[in-house]
Amino acid sequence: MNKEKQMKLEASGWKIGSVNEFLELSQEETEFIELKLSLSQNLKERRQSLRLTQKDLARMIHSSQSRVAKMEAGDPAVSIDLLVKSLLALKTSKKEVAGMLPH
Amino acid sequence: MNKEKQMKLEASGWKIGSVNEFLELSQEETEFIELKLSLSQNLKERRQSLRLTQKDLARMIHSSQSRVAKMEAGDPAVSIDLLVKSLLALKTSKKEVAGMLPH
DNA sequence: TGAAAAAATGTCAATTTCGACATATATTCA
DNA sequence: TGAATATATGTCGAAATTGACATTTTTTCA
Repeated sequence: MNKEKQMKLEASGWKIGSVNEFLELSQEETEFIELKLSLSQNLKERRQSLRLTQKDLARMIHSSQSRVAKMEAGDPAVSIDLLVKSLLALKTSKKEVAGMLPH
Repeated sequence: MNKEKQMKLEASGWKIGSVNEFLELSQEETEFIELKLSLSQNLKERRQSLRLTQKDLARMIHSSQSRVAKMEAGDPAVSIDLLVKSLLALKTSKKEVAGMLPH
């Protein structure tokens, strides 16, 4: 990134500093993890409130009970894509999903 | 699904034709695709408004220019995970992300 | 104009995520 | 209780996604 571009970013409130880069990254990673955990927890609550077993949900999304368990456990090796597909399978509305986004 | 929306999806590489003409995409599948396209479009707008090149963003998320291009093009072979990581790298707020969710 | 920068497109080996399976542990409830 | 049901955990080859690279096409702007 050149000097001119860096100045433009900093003028609009960005921090591009050297040490800061490391901190920014970990902050993004933290936010990313928190988002996944929020989706996981909401998925579990939603499934349970619908009185569905993990096996039931697994069938609905053409997956397996073990993968649903891992989703709900917040396993790092589960994508947001699969979490979203699961929530959509449970007819989660746009408004509900919006409410799941962490601060 | 109306014709216009279908043409948008097909233009981005999503397979809506032939087989799905009678094996219609399920509502969930359609919603999933539309979500990804919405995130793609918003990412591109956000990057451009920040006057960043695709190469700039690629560096910020430790990826490559070509992958950023594919993200913004709504390529089906790009995960929501990567789109979200990119949006987080651009400091997209919870409120802004919520606004990206399709109806 | 046209050269430089930016973006788009295609490919590929490496990595990640996948469904499936086996099995252990936990919960339910007659 | 204890058997049936539900959930958690670990593993594996297959499939999907990745960053990187090469190249082409488009856009920018002097």
